[in-house]
Amino acid sequence: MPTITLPDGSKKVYANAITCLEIAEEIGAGLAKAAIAAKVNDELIDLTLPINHDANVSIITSKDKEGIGIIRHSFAHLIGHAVKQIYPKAKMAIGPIIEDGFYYDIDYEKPLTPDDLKIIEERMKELIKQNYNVVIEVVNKEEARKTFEKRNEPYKVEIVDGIAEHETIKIYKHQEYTDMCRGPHVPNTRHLRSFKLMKISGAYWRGDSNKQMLQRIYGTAWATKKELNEYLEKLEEAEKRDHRKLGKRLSLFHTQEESPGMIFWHPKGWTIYKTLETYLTNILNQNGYQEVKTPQVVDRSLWENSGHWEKFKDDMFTTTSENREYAIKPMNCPCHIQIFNQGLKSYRELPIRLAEFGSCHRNEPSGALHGLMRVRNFTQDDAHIFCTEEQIQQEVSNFIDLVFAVYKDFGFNDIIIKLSTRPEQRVGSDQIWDKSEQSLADALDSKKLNWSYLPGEGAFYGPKIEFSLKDCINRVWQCGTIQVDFSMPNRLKATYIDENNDKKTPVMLHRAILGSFERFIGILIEHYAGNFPTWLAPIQLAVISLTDRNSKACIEIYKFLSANGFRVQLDLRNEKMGYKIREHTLDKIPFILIIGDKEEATNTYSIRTRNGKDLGPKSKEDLIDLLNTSILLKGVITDDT
RNA sequence: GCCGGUGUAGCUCAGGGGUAGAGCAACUGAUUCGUAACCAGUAGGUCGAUGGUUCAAUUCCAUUCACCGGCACCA
Repeated sequence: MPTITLPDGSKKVYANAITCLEIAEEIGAGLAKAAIAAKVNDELIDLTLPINHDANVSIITSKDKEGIGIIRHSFAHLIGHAVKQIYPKAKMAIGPIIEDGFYYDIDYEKPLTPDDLKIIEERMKELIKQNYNVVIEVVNKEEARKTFEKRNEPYKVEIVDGIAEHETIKIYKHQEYTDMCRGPHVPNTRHLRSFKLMKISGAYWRGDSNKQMLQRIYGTAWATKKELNEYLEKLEEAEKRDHRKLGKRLSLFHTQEESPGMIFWHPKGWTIYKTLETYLTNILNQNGYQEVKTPQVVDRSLWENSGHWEKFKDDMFTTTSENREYAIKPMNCPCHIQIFNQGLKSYRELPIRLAEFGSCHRNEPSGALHGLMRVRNFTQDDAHIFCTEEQIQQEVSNFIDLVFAVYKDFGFNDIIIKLSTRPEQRVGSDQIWDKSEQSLADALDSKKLNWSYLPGEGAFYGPKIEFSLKDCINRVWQCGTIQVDFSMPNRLKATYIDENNDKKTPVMLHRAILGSFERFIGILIEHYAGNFPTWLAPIQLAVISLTDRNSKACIEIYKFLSANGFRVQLDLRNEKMGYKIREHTLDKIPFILIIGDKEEATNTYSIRTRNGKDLGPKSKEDLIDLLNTSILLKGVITDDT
């Protein structure tokens, strides 16, 4: 006699086991029609599975946040249904949900093309129209195995083999197509409406590059057509922000075939870069860092001693001279230890914080390269803190504050924090790793921050906290980091004298705030959609003349502003004002200054923002005030900028 | 690195076994203009690279490089 408690607190008692669909029907025909699945004691289950115990039950529809996940999952099965009809030889692997959609990995002898994608999508639409019921069957492992063996689905069989003996397996039947899933799934395809197959790509079976490469079909699905369209529009908008497109349009940088993964910075892009560098130099000076500079090319032996050679030799650029083999440095830390090692260090000097805007080269796999985000030559805002074990937590804590302060200056709020723990291939004892991981976790907790573990993703020498930002299409890029390293100082024989006159090995903290200048600028371009705040804008103000009569006055204010450190562009071309305004607006220059006869007569300057706002005539003092105020705001965007 | 796609003028893109096309930009001329595009004219390309098939290749085939989308990798 199950007693069912509904979300409003009302209770219903049933003589026999009951399904959630039946419960929904009792509540109302409308709800039954809209029902996708049910939540029974916080567990999502299928509508048509019987409940024979007391439970809290709520009905899930597409309006619930769980509902769309279920719909997407069912869409994955629908891909299977369509694909097997069109390509019977295809073998289905896995079809999970992801952010905004779903995918299915398929093994098929021929490469699927964008045309195939259209065909599959059309077939899916036809199947949906049939409004067929999705039928569940609960079976044991052996039955599941037989089912998929008979269907000649080796990947499904492999998955079944990985499931524990006693567990039951749910089989979902989409007419003649059979799939397997934890569920729940929609009871009928009429719940599957607003979707689009997005792209096709390769993906390794079980994410292992030694295993078979499968073909992955990506799709997106939403509860309503409106949401689908909004999502597609959002993607289109995001595409316009792509830093590679804007980088070209605004002439910030370029890349070319002869140096893949390396950036040619143009004057405008370099202005942004240098502005960031100056800003960070000040931050470092204010926070107890000392700036250093170390060699680009370093003998192989140092990388062997540091442990990099063994793990990364294929990923380093190397060069030889007079029978010596060198590596172009892929990171700065071994060099910083060389500086630390010069002269005897006392515990009284610790912590020592050595910073370098170090240009590093890493031979990244060609397929990984991506605009400014993933490059082979990058400059880190790198620093290494040499300290005692006791100082770790305070240093980490100070660093976290610093990262948040810096990110705030750029207007970033959505910062993802992860703690990456020991990887399989690593140096150092488990005891050391326990200690390192704990000290990072404690520092994060002491700040009451939201963070999560990334098991096994640490560096080979120590665990790390990663601060990541999202690009315009929600791809996550790591920027800041702080890493505890108990190993490398020892390997490279760094020591200090402690208070008992004993030689000790310092702990080293690797840390970066922006990560690499390249990546950070890439994220900034997308974050601002090219509309750089005034302090970063390559050109802060364009001076335009209305007619040739006004040239002299334009030159005068241009010279004055330039002399006072503002980045100004002069435009005396014999063109219509509207034409010039349009051009500078498209160049995303924050302010346009216009001088015509009217302004000359009143000794003023008309100012217009790139957002089309006319700030009206300004005196010279007001103009300077306007620029300075805007610059001081840094990343805080206002209506005027 | 792996799977798939793409590569034509400065940019965005069309085309296609036999003199290579558009818009914007550029250049020249005219215009002196009031808050997002004045008008007229001119010039511009080893069709990513290499090799092959062919009477003939930018087009077809192969190889290769780069880029794009994923996957794998990311000290």
